[in-house]
Amino acid sequence: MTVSGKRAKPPRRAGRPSGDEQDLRRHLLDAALGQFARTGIAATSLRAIATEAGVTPAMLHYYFGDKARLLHAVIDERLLPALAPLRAQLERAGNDPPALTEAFVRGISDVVAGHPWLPTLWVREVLCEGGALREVLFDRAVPGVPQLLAQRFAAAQAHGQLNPALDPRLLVVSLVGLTLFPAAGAPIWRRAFDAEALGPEAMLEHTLALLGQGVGTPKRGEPA
Amino acid sequence: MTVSGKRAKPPRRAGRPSGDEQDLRRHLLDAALGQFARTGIAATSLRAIATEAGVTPAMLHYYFGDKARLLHAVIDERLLPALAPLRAQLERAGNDPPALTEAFVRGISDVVAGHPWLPTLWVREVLCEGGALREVLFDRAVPGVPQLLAQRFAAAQAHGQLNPALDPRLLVVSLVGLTLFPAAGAPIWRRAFDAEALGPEAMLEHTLALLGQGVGTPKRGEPA
DNA sequence: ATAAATTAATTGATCATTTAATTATTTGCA
DNA sequence: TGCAAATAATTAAATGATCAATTAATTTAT
Repeated sequence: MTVSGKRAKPPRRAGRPSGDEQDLRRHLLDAALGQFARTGIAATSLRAIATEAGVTPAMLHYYFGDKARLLHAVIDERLLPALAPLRAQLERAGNDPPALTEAFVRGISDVVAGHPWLPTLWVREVLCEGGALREVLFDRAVPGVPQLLAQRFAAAQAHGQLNPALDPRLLVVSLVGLTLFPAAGAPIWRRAFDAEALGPEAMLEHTLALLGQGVGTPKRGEPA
Repeated sequence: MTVSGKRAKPPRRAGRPSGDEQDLRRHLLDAALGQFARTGIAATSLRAIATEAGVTPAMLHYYFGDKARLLHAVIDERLLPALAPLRAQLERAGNDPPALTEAFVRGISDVVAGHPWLPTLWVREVLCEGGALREVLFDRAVPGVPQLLAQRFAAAQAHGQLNPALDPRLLVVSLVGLTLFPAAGAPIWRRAFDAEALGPEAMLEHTLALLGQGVGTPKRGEPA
């Protein structure tokens, strides 16, 4: 492909830039985010990102090094900043479980309204074992919430109510999925919440009950 | 990797089996389903499936031809049969929208109770544009439901309530996600349904409202 | 002021690796 | 032996990653 004009920006010719070095970098970041959100991280090749951005694959290496660092740049400069308002809301909620749950449900609804690609990416990627985004979404996306849920999870597990093989951090996925899947607006859970049909405690209870049978995937033995 | 012993079945040496030719085929099918459900279809290599099954990749070619046909075998012999009870329930509901919706919500809850890997696979794969399972899940998994929703979608669209760029078939994903995400048991929507807090019509309305802002992913221009 | 040198940005081609897919060969049982 | 089952070895395509060469903006020297 030549330097023909399907790129968004005016054809940047080679040479030292006039001061907007970071502009193309942001463009590449957005192209990567779009491709990741649309077709999944594992399924997107650097070539696909480069083609969408109207550059050669080598540019991605020039700006980001390798695919892992490109992904981390997307995480640090797109995903986590998008979640920043939610984290602030969680911060204000402190350590009170009901307040934290309420902050999560309300906050994520608001965040997603401005970033409709977020839940699709979140839900899809955290559901892939060994996925590159998994740990980030577990530990850095909404700090505090997984730990809170893990405590309650442990308690429920002690009473033999839960599948022992279940990762408690997946509880957050359940909250995301139930709260705003797949897009935005006024999700049913949020509505029920607002209508006092369910309080924060009840929502946690329901989530735990939901996962009582485990987020099962067939194992080695005799699955189906 | 050699044929060392992390396999589930006893080491099958070469040679004619004692009559269980289809046994290994089913074993491979289950291994493929498990890997697909656990790490995603696009991210799983035939090597991973073969390793999990304790055979060489050539066996997959021997029994299924190529990856696409292996996937179709998984669909036809695992995914769609798992959904058969749900389809029967939809059949009985006829063409009445509320009855169809109720049958869908109740039926899929029951189906997933016996196949906990189903919603994870469904939700993750249908969320990948260009994913191999997308059309199957759209058109063959729950025939009739997407069409029903598409009609209501068109009506809502005519009133300017919905994002024109939205694929109406994604409404089913919303139903799946809201009904039983991520696993099984007594999902909150089902509970609300049983408690008469929400009728079938209200559920449809909520789903439409949910999707009002679109399942957006960033496009070429200036996304973030 | 103009030309040369410098430096950053970008390209096209290419490397090694991995993957899917195929072929050839061996194994064991009837 | 004959034949199906399974493996090992092979091929072709795609992917991530790298490289030398090219281009032009900026700086430096004259």
